[in-house]
Amino acid sequence: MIITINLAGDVPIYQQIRDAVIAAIAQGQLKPGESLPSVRQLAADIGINMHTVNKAYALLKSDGYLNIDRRSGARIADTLGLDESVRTRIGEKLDAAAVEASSRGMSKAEFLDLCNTIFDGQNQEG
Amino acid sequence: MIITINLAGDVPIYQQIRDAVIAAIAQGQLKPGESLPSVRQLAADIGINMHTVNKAYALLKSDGYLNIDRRSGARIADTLGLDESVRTRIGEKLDAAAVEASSRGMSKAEFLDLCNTIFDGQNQEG
Amino acid sequence: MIITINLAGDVPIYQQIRDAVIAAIAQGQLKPGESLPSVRQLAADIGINMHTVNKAYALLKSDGYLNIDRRSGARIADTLGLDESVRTRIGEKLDAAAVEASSRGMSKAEFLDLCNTIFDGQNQEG
Amino acid sequence: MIITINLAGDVPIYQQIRDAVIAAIAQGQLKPGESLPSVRQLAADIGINMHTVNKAYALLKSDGYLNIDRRSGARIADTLGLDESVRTRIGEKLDAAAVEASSRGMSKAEFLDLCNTIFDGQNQEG
DNA sequence: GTGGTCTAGACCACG
DNA sequence: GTGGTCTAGACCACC
Repeated sequence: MIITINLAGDVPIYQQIRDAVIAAIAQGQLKPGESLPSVRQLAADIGINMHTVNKAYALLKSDGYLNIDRRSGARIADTLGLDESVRTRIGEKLDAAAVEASSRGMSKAEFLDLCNTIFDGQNQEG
Repeated sequence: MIITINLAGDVPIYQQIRDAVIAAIAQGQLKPGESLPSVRQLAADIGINMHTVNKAYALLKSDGYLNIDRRSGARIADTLGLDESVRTRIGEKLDAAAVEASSRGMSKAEFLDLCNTIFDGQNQEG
Repeated sequence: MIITINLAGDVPIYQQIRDAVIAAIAQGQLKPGESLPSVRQLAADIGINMHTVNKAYALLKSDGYLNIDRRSGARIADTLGLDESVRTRIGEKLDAAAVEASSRGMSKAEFLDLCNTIFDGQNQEG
Repeated sequence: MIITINLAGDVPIYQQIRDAVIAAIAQGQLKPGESLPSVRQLAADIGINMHTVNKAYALLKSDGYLNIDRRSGARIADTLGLDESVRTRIGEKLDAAAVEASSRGMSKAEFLDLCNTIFDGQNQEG
């Protein structure tokens, strides 16, 4: 698993790691049950501190993406359910996009077309 | 214009103001050319620091939503076009939502349905 | 607010802080809306590292006990609801106690009597 | 005796084994004087390290649940008394639950009702 | 070996 | 001033 991090931007590193793992799951590069590198290993690979990776893993765990096991480290959760809290989180992100689109006069058709394209795209790129 | 701010949450206040203004535009409560309250006025109304409102207005200006004039204060821009940069910004927000949805196994149909509902919803609520 | 910490025991410090705050709420020493000392202040008072207090506050926040505000620091949440997740957490702790009691032959009457006494006790001591 | 272990959770495996044995005693599946599987046997059954089972057995012994004999292996103690130390241990667990309940505004009646239900429940399930 | 906890000290975003 | 983030390095619990 290769993760590229942008140290300069204002997105926290731990969040970039979180996003990268979720994206890898979405694209099928990481499958349920699969192992992730250990906290120290990934930190060394990226060239950052262990604690930063640790925080990213803790976030992913609390969001239900990861199981953390004392023996074998972190693994992708076996069941990635679509519970209410996840739906809410997704809805909030969509809402921000929809508001901005609408305020700029984007038509509903065009918005949905964009949604369509992007949903397809993130499933193949990378 | 009534803005309700959540002081406790994780979202910076200046960003909440920005989002509220954009939402008001999307819902037609604020129209192109219309005046916004002065920085001092709005800050007093909400009960926050003047600098915070200032930052929100600056953000809105750099995103093309506002024209700021030393004499007449802040006004909604006359033309709220759909430049490439706006499209990119919307696309990035959609992408984050789409990735999370896809990683959780949400089908494309369900995702688009959600997009549909939300686009309608934000145009009426408030 | 006075918190005494046991550095020697095997209970993590951040958890001791968490427990102490919850106990203070239960006993009415801390009321909804009341301010807590800043992360750095409390850390200095106890004589421990800032990050440890930070972790305790983050825990309390995620459990709904605290609101963290960039301006005024941490405050006890206004509404301490009794939602399902809280009930579950309490139930799990009770279960561990009930199992141990039952395995030792404690009668139901005696167990309930003990529950009764302890519920009263923690509301007054301190 | 069937024990199911959650490798992913936060609870140490040796403690899960300990809890499972105590629960089995409470439910009458294990009776005083009865033999437990050997350390090696149980470790192989669950698929974990022998040392982990060893630690669980040692814990149970120090809590008075087991007698460990080099010849006959581990057996449930003949007398599972309610010494003061056991009462204290139970009391501490109850206290943590009572504090959390009280801080959330749970009434005494509701708390006792919950205690009642749980005491009944753990004696039948499993 | 793994993750969990704690310390110490730095810089930044927010208000 | 507040909390948020990151770094560096240490010790411990678990397996």
